[in-house]
Amino acid sequence: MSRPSLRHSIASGLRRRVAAGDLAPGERLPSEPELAKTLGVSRSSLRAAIALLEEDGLVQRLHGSGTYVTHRPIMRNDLSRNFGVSSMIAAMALEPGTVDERCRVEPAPAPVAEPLLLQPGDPVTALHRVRTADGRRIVYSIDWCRPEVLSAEEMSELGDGSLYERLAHRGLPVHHGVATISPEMASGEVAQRLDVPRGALLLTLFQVDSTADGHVVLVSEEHHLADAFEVTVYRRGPGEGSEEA
Amino acid sequence: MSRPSLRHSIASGLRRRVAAGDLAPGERLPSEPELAKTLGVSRSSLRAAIALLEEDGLVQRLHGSGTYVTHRPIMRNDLSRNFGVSSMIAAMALEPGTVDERCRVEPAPAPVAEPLLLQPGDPVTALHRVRTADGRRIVYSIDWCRPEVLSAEEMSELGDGSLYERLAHRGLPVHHGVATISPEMASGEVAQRLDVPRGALLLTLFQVDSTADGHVVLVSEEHHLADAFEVTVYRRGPGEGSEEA
DNA sequence: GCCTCCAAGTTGTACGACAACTTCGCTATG
DNA sequence: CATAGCGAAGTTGTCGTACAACTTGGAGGC
Repeated sequence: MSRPSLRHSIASGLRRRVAAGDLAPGERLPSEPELAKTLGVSRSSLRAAIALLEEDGLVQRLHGSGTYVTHRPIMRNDLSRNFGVSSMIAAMALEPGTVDERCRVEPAPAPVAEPLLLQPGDPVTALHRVRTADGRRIVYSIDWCRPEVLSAEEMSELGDGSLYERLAHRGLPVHHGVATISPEMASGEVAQRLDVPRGALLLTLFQVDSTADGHVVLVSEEHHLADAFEVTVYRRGPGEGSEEA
Repeated sequence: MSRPSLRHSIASGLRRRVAAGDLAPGERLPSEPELAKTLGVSRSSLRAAIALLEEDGLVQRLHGSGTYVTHRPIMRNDLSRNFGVSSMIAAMALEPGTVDERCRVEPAPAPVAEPLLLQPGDPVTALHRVRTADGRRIVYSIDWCRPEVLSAEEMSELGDGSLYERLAHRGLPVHHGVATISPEMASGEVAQRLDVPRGALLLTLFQVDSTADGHVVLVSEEHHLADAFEVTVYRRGPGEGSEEA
């Protein structure tokens, strides 16, 4: 919200240059002292910025040799980042829209109640939406919140503003989410809303979004038409991190 | 292979401490100067290590306040990392196995030929396997390679060693992969191999693995039984990175 | 032609200093 | 007594310099 720390600014700038092709894949970056001087920052900060890019897999550092731009694939829809459905649709150069929006307070289903630290049946705010791309119904989504976090009115009057922005403005920025992916065949209700025959193939994301301090602020379920968009994940190579002994 | 750079060693150590609960979620880490002194490293290297953890979402830094351990969810199967199917099965405390292994040279299907920079129909090494968990057939996988990279014999004689290890030993370590996820209904062949009725629900991963310099070394297709395991993805953000203007 | 070795260049680590920011207790003030 | 304001202490962020570890390429000798 407040301070884009210097290293993040530098990293953004470099990301832009990579994306724009100013720094081509395989190319070697200028040496750190030189680049730091060019950008007018210290080498320490530049190194911190490059470390961010390296973690993202955009560049690779070779001790004694240089820093090289990785041949990074162009991905259609990377699930590693937490964007809204509208952004995904817009990224495909289609016009995002919303129909059949319904917002009300409902009793929480068990799988939703648990992460929100509620009892099954407790009241939660639920937002049902059908998202369209160029008018075609492609995603049926449901978002659940604790009533103290977002009331039914607040949820319905958000227009095309993202839920994430709304939560951030209330001081509850989403830090990360965990999505469970499963295949599904359209049941009666979902099929009707998406206007597809019963039994049509869907890809379903059940997602739990939390703040940095671990408070779950949003639970959502997205039923995607199988051929709506290609869902992809960037998977970092084996090795380097997270495994124990 | 050769040098686990100091900051990565430090990061691994911290990761272990977090995983072991030595550093509890929400807890503040010792201050950087103090921790650096304790670990016997410079503050620079420690900061670089912490930067890695922060990018991974394990900790969060607050300027002027401290560094705090994030409340990180325990994930069953995180697609963000590139592990083999055997590891996923073992992680669920089940006994991984392989049946119906068949390895031969085949003409490349078009979707496989393209990323491998071949013409459709060109010969490729293909490894078909049915993976089992406690004897139950849950994944049917196919791996494709260029014949110069791995011959049919090399592929079949790898026992339970991972393909990734084999490639790494040949000087072609996998740096990252891109997986496309889609729902699927079991066709005749797949249904037969997995011993499920035709039309059973599957989750299919089509994955392209590359080295750091962008050379595609492996293409694979994994057909997972829908209820085999929960496939999850850790999703960062939104905010912080990758978007353009 | 080939091998060895050296020098230059690059990233990795270390140390010290100061700036920016947060936190919390103390104090002055109403 | 309650409250707003101040300030000191502690923490992360940035800077600068120096040197170590490593790679690369070319000069020189064989």
